[in-house]
Amino acid sequence: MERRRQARGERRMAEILDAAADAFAELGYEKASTNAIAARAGISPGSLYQFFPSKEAVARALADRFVTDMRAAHASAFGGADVAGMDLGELLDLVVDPLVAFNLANPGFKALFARPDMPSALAESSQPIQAAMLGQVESILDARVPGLAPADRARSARVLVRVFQAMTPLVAAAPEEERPAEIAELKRVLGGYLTSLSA
Amino acid sequence: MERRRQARGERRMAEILDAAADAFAELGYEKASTNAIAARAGISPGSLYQFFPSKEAVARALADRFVTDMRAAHASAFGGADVAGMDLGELLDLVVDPLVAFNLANPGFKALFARPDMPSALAESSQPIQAAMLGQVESILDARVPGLAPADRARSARVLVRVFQAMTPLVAAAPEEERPAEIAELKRVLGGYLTSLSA
DNA sequence: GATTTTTGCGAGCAATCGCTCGCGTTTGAA
DNA sequence: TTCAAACGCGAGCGATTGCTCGCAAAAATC
Repeated sequence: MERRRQARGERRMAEILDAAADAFAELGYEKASTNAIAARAGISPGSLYQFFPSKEAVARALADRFVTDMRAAHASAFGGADVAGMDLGELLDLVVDPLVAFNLANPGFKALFARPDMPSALAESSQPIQAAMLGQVESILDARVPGLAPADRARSARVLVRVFQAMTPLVAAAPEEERPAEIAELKRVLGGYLTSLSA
Repeated sequence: MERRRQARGERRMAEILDAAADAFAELGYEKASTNAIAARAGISPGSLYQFFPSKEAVARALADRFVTDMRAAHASAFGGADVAGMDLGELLDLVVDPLVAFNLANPGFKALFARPDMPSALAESSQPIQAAMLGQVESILDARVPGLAPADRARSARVLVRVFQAMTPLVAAAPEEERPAEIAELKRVLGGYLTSLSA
């Protein structure tokens, strides 16, 4: 049932997603009304529904865009590095810095993915990226802490991802000059946990 | 403007808070409508408003009750222990276990305090307990990591509290038989960070 | 027993939500 | 140039929200 889009329409869709990202970041998912999103995009409510059948579809499309961008940013920073033989500090810099930068550059990201009350379809959208991240963290764990049982490795990966997600808002909320210190603490938490696992 | 309450009324108020805790835990703050809370308490919407002037007042009263209970649970477990001379594992058990138990026993707690979109008046209610917890964590830090500058100590306390808050839902979501392992990971994260601070 | 206050009800109000509909304008293909 | 399809509008629908109001039963006070 794909609809034929004009170039103008594709542009509008991108603008709507930009507006939705703004609104979600500022108001949260529930309080960001479709009328408000449309107003931020400079269009009428009816026009929004010409491109997306529902608010949830807008969120899903935005989530997909975030996932794509995130994967690109992460892959480009990760490009075939020697995870096993690397200094722990170097590894943390390599992994954490681009992810933090992505989160800072896309304030709407966590509003979509970190909410406990999101519609189930959104959780489906976020599942691939979550699984991909967990997988990558598990492969790092495999290289750095070889003796780990699979169940323990999966649990530790969940812990690491969770801690990262929890600390990111702290970094984002800190004033500009405090950010390096907050990022250092984030790396200290992750590094401390990793060394504790190896012991 | 205090209103005279009968014993029956006081009981009703407690029942309403119980119902609100249930509803907030299950549906989240926004989706827990006042009519739903009243229905769970077995009363009519009008009756609810005889005891609380607004939904926010219900949440504030519930938050106050949580704060009181939490403080009691925490103080009783903390009763004048030798924080400085203690083994790190012992210290973590002493501090973490009662807090985890409280969070598991009160599922509505995090629904009220962990939401980024709560009304500002609720944030005021949660501020005393947050400040108290941060203060206690800072005093522990003072004893265990003496060389820390005040700003760093405050930052580290924020990190520790944040990590705890982030891990608790992981513990709560885990199946019963996995909980000890999840709690062990929580302690490992906190312990790893603390030892990394001392180094 | 008489009176006031508290407790209790549930229909329904005003506001807001996601979303639709009717109709006009612009665009691209023929 | 024609015409169907895509784009665009904004009033407003049906549902839901937090909350009110008029009125009745129960309890406390006299």
